[in-house]
Formats: sequence, C-alpha cells, structure tokens
Amino acid sequence: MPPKSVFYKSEIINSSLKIVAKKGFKQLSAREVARELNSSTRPVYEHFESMEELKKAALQKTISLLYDYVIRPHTKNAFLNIGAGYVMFARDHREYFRAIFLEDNDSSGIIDELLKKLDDEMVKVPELRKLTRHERQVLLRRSWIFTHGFATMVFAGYIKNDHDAYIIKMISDTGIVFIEDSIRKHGDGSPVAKGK
Amino acid sequence: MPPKSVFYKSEIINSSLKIVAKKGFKQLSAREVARELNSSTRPVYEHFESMEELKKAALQKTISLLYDYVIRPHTKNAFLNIGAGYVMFARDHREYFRAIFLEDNDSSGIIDELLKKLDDEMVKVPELRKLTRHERQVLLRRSWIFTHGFATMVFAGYIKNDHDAYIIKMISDTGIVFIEDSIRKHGDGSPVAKGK
DNA sequence: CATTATAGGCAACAGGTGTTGCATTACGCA
DNA sequence: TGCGTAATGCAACACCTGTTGCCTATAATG
Repeated sequence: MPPKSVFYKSEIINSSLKIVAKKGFKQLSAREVARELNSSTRPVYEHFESMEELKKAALQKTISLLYDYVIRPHTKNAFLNIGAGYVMFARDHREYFRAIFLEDNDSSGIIDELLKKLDDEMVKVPELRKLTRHERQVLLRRSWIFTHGFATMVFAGYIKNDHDAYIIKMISDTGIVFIEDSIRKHGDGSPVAKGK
Repeated sequence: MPPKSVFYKSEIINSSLKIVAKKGFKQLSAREVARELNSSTRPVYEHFESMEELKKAALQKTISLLYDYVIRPHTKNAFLNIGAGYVMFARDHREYFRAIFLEDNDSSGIIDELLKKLDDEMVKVPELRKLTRHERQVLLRRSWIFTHGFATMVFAGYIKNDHDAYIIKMISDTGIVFIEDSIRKHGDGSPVAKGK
C-alpha cells in the first residue's frame, strides 16, 4: 500500500485561495502552493492534471463563496440581500471578485444566475407583478448595472465608506428610485412600457 | 557623433499600445516590443529607464485617449457625453479600460477629474442649480456608479447591444430618472435633502 | 578622411513559470 | 516481519521575464 496522502485536494485548494487572496489570481503558481504547504510541487500534480485545472477548482470555490454572500440574510428583503451581498463580497474578497468578474473567465453564467434569482424575487412583490415582462427586464437590468457598478467601485477602493449599513442603504435607495420609476411609467404608458 | 535614432520614443509607446490592445497590459514585455519593432530589446532601454517606466508612459497614453472619448460631442449634452464616452471607451478599448480601472493603478485621480467635469456641467443646468451641494453629490455619485457599472459590463462583454445609440439612450434615460428623483426629493424635504 | 560618441544587436545573467523523471519513503496488507 | 504500491522531494527541462555587458556600425565633426 502507498503511504496515505499527506496533502489532500481540499488543502491544496484552500492554500490556493489563501494565495489568491494575498497576491491575486495571476500569482497562483505550483511553487507558491508548495511554499504554502511546506512541500514540493508534486502534490499539486498528484491531485490535478495541470495548474489550469487547479485554477478552475480554485475559481469554482470563490464562486461558491460568492453565493454564500448573496444568500446571507443581510436584511429582510431577499431582493436587497443579493445586491448587498454582491457588494460586500467585492469589499471582503477583492481578489476573488477580480478573478470572477474582471478577468477573462466568462462570468456571464454567474451573472445570469444572479439575475434569475433577482427576477424570481421580483415577481413575489405585489407592486411589481403588474409590470410587463419588458418593464421588469428594464428594472432588473438597471438595478443590476447599478449594483455591479457599486461593487466594482468598492473593489477599486474608490468608495471610502463601505460599511454594511451604507451599502444596504445605497442599494436600497437606488432600487426604490428605479422601482418607483417603473411603476410610474407603467401607469402613464410612456416609452419604457412597450410591453403594455 | 552617434548614428541617428532609428526607434523613437513615440514608436515604442505606440508599439506598446498595440501589444496592450492585442494581448493585455500584463503581456507587455521588452521582448514583445522588440518583436513588434523588428529590433532587439535594446531600444526600449535607450528611451526608458525600465519597463516600469515604459508601462507608465503607455498607461498615460491610454488615459489621454480616454479623455478624447469623454470630450467628444456624441450628443448636444456635455453631461451625457462624458458618460457615453466613458462606456464607448470601455467597448472600443477593453484592454486600456482594464489597465486604467481594473488593475492596481490607482485610477482614483482620473475618476475624480471626470466627476469634477460632470459637476461643472451640472451647475450649468438651471433645474439642477437649486439643488443643495449634498443633493448634487448624491445625484452625481448615483449617476457615476451607474455609468461605471455600465462600462464595466460592456467591458465584460455582458451587454450584447452596445451600439452608440443604445449606450446614449441607456445613460440618458437613467440619468433622467436620477435627476427627477433629486428634484422631487428636494421639493418635499425627504431624507436625501439633508443640506436644505 | 579619421575620429569619437552612441544606438542597436547578440547573448547572457538571474529569477520566474509549468511540468516531469527518478529515487526515496511510508503505509498496510499478506 | 517483509513487500509492493503510490505519494513525495529533488532536480532538471524548456520557456518566459527584466536587465546589462560587449561589440559593431554609423553619423557628424575636425
């Protein structure tokens, strides 16, 4: 029998995430992982075909952490939680956020999934149910662009005040502005309400 | 006397920008530049102390190109031109946009300058002049977060329709929503109008 | 026409990367 | 207690990076 594995797959991924958090995704290398584990570079290749594969696995783990954030009940409003969680993730895990959304990793699937969650929450709100499909899409898109912009600016360190309360207020206030606009436009049949 | 310089500083910078546009900022290396110029790596060090310095010069040139974009009269509204130009820049020059705003190059000075331009334009609009300083700041910040979010999503390739007309409509429509909200809040002294 | 300063090419240095061949080691079954 | 298997460490390969020493070629001056 072989000696039991000293370095488990999960340890290697966790070490990788530490490195990404500290030095960024592009600094993740086999030797860097080895240093973190006090080992040679071999164990990496014991569990992964290539560094490419390890990087994929590490990215996947950051994505699942993102999902934790958007599910977390920051407020009583699930709609708001997704946006606020997204921004908080950008604040708490800069390098993960960069790896997922700002490097060339085709993040569109994740965004689509988050948008779907948001849409599901939206139809639960009575005031929004009367909106047409197109009106809801406009609202969703606007809200998301704002949220993503906010997250990206927090990521860049441009937003000095990034406490939970401020993030929630910002997302909430602007969301309300967009919602009120949608309802108003729906009422008077202005160009936005094409579907009606 | 020495032989006259075959490779001018400007040529080196232009070659660098070509490389950045094609392969990204992090792929910009002395040997890449040499390949582009059909030369050795020497000329780079003839005109620049280090690659660091060349990278700075290249980044500076991308920033001046960004300014061209936000000054360009896409519409008759200078306020709108800045936002639309910003998004179009992200669309036309992905890698420059990434280098300026999404890598660790402290872009806050540029954002501050753009915000100042926007503020200057804002006070020229009669309806906005009655807003308090704080109300104007809220409006500006909201508009900018949305614009930056839009640019970042265009950058990521998530916005499929990125024609000039759509970009302008998007920035304009949302800007109007924010402006109307500011004016409305100013009227009824709601929490946003703290300064009044 | 000779001289001299210097731009540029070549090739090397040190350090980084992914990856792999080989020797060693330790485990748990026989 | 011995043995086979497979995980690990070491060291090397090839290729990337920034940078520099040395040599050559050139152009304007004396």
